[in-house]
Amino acid sequence: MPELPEVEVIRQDLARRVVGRRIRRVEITEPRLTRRRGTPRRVEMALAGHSVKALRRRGKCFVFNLGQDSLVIRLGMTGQLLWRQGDEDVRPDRHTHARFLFSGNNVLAYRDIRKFGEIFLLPTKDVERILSLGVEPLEASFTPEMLRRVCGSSSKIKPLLLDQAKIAGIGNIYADEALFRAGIRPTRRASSLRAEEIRALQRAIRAVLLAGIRHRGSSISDYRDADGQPGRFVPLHRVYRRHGKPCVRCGTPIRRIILGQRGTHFCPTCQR
DNA sequence: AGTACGCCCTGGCCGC
DNA sequence: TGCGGCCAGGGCGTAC
Repeated sequence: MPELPEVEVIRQDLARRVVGRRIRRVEITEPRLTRRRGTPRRVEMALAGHSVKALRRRGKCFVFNLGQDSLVIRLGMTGQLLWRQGDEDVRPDRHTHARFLFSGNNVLAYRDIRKFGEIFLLPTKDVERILSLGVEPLEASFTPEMLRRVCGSSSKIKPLLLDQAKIAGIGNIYADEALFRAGIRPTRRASSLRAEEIRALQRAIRAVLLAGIRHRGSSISDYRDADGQPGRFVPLHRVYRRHGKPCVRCGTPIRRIILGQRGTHFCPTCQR
């Protein structure tokens, strides 16, 4: 499940390969991919011939800047972006739903087993407005004060962390891991957090996202980097999917509950 | 506004 | 071996 760190790792892998390269041709073979906007044919035609000026990340989205238009790719739960050298010529399997053929005979393949991901085009000037995502947690603007403002809500803190319109890029894994590091129970009302808890959570969010990037992501199920390699962060998870196992800090068995329809993991002793 | 639920989709796993 | 049922959850739509 690609969240901010996984998307960032892939972005870094791809940026040095696609920026400045021209998209020769695009093949989209799964109509669901473009359901949000346009059709496969229209996206294919609009992309062909354009060069990638920049590749950035916004929350969990890739944004390929092509000039007038930008190509947005969201990986959903099981999406993968795989870079293939021309001479490898890997046959696309039944889960490869799009291929971007670049100058220099290289291919960027989009695979997605569950087809929750999407590909669409936006006018570059409208990307921010239409994606309407919250603050980037790794940017300087994500201060304790900013988090305090986000927390002015009666909702529980964990579902709030997952709200992409408030903070962009945090998913189920990193939400649980950040709350553990901050010593905060996922069921706490956001508005009940004290100033020092807000500060701890702001630090924990940044720390856990940076650690995720440093270890090249969490390969829970299908996550792979642009070269098909899994990340190494899972063994460093402290609570996510560790229910029943002893807390790394105090030994209390990690508990699992459902919160906002999501599996939620925490230490009942360390998180208050 | 918050919260709950169903849906999209597939593969993995469990019990029988 | 095989099949039904359940689970994983990102994001969206709908209902209360």
